[in-house]
Amino acid sequence: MGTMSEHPTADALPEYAERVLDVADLIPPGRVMTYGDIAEWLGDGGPRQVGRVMTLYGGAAPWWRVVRSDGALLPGHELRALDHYREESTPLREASRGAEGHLPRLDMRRARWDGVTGGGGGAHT
DNA sequence: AGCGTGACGAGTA
DNA sequence: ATACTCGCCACGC
Repeated sequence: MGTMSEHPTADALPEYAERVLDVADLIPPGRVMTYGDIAEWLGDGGPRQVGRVMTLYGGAAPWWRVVRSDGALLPGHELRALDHYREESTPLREASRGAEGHLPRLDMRRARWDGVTGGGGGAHT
């Protein structure tokens, strides 16, 4: 950073992107957050804006933990994402019997992280 | 200015 | 279960 007349965006992410990535970085292994949840958590922007950030800067965060609300694997990275999920034991919903071409999807009911619980689990049944 | 596009989401058919 | 529509909003043409 040399002079004080440096360009603000020369080596820094846009502020919004930085906040999105910061939240993504908080998601514990084995859990996921949806684009919409992150937007709501930030209180700014919407799911499409979060998605845009992930498109541009997802490589700087655990991108596989930011998912669609329907639990679909990231198009174009399904196998890489699946590898991470199995590595982290993220809850998956196996495809129905016979559907071979279908990869599993995330079990959102169990994998969705609200940003509060630390994985304590237990609080149900 | 408009118009199409997208790592979205909810609703409807 | 899938397909389609509409609302959303930043970006690029």
